[in-house]
Amino acid sequence: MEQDDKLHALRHSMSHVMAEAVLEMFPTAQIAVGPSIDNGFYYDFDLPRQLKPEDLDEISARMKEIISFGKPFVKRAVSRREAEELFADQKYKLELLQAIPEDEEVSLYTQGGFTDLCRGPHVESTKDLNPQAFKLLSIAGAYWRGKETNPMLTRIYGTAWKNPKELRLYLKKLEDIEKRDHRRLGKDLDLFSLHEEAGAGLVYWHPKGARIRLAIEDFWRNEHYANGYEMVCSPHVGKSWLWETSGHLDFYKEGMYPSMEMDKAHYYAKPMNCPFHIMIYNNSKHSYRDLPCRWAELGTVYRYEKAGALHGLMRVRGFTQDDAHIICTPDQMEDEILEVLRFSLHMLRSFGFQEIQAYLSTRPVDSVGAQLQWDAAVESLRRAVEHEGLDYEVDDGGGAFYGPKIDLKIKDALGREWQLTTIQFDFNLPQRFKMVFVDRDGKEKQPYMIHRALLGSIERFFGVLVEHYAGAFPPWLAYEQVRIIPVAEPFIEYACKVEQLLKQEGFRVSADLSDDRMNAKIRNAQQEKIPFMLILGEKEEQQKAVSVRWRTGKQENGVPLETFIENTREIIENKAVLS
RNA sequence: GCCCUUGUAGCUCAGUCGGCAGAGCACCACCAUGGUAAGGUGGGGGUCACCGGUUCAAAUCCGGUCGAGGGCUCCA
Repeated sequence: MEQDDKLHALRHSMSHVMAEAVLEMFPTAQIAVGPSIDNGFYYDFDLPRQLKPEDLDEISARMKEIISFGKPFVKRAVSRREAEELFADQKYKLELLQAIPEDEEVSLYTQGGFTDLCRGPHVESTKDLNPQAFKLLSIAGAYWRGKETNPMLTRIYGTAWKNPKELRLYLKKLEDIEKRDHRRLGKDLDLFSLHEEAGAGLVYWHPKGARIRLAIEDFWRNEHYANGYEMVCSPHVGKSWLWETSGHLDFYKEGMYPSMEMDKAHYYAKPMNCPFHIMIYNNSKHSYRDLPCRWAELGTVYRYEKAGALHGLMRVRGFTQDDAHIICTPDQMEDEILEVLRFSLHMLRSFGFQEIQAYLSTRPVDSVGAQLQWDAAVESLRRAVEHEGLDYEVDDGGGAFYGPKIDLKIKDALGREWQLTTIQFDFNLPQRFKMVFVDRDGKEKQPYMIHRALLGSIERFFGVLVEHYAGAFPPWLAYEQVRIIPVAEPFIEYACKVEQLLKQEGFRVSADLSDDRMNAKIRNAQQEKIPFMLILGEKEEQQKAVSVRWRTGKQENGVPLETFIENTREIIENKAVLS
């Protein structure tokens, strides 16, 4: 904790040093804000000209010089009037000054020739900064105070660390992130593509990507059936009546694809599956004996996302939610929440994610539903996370207007957090669609409704998996599990025999019968990140055996074919990750 | 949507001062090929994103448009 604070002060100080360097270069520049952030810092400027990447070199050089002077950071509390005079020609600082509450102290920090309005804290002197442990990374645009209607400022991002070694490690991590980028691996491994000319943000799954996706979906369906769910399938479009009733046209229209007109009615591509599932529910009367209904669907939805927000598979305009709606009586709510959380964790862990953090979001100011309902729902969510022994944070007032929620975030192989699961109460739709069940007293009552997506969207989840495994999928997910490589032409027949047998046994397998040399075939399979290669020659054919080269480099020669089948099947069934 | 960067072969990229469009990989053909990460030779492949301007001459300089990447913003 103390270490974190130190690093925070160091980075924040670094941003002041950068501002000093920039002001040296552009004395008329307007300075805005320059906080420390994860891994580094930034500062926003209003500059007389555009920055070029080469400018970063000059700014860096000046920063190193400033650091070398060893000037102390001096704090000074001042009156508002004094500060106003000091920043008379710095309009952003004046605006910040006005935003400081009356009863709060106004403080300045000065190092060398640069003084900034700042709450601190800072390191004692620029001597505490290491000129070899920072790097300016990028230039970006950012709105003043993050508001679209405000002027666009120039933001310079930098990273800073205690020592050059930590900087090197961080830069290496950045390289690693780049290597794992799902867009790059998606292209290299021929998994999927996007085609702007055919529609931005819409994903094309190639045969190899589709194999992996279907392996995910098969598992998903089987687990749902095994855990008390039913599958439903619903249309992709619905008439305006549906979206008026759900409220989407009132509250979410700008997030929807525009309407299509047919037979004098307006149809909309679905941004959510819930109204359709409710239509199925409302199709017949339900007794309390029928509940809970747990209905799941891999439902593809379409949402308008701003062009600049689109990003590979992570942010798209058409995606498949692994959606489900649980409709239950108030009595059943507690058990259902416990169960859906347990099931979520089981699913996430099956895909190899062990570190999971929960976020509980409670009632916002503008919201629907009775306070008693909210309280009961929040408490059951809280009890569920505590029952599972999860670490959780509470986001007070962070829930949707229609109900509280739990989100689960996982950490990937590089320690990055991704939100996958969301479990949300809905006090809004049951009312809007007049959902009822007949209770044991013969009276119609309103059921509880819970939305949940475990993996989130299949597209995004797939992107996360690609980056988590760096494209080297565990065998149960790999598009090709086994590649057969005969050492030379005379063994093609045996290779084909083994291929046929493994296919019959249900493995995803192919034999490389091209006229490449064996070395080239191994290299290709290795680059395609196929988990197992079977090298077949005279010895293997005579013994009805295979020599197994693992993707990891492990080698097992002369393994009887049945033994390989047995072992590999176990690896696949256990969802083992090859390390 | 806005700001910055960027756009040359399927992919990764070179192309100097404005002077005939290039390489590696991939693809195709032929030859070679018996043991754990690239065998050899040859070939096909381009409206240099698009539109306009300057010039004897534009991938290259200028203006615009479109796309992509990085940010910002938004996320029922």
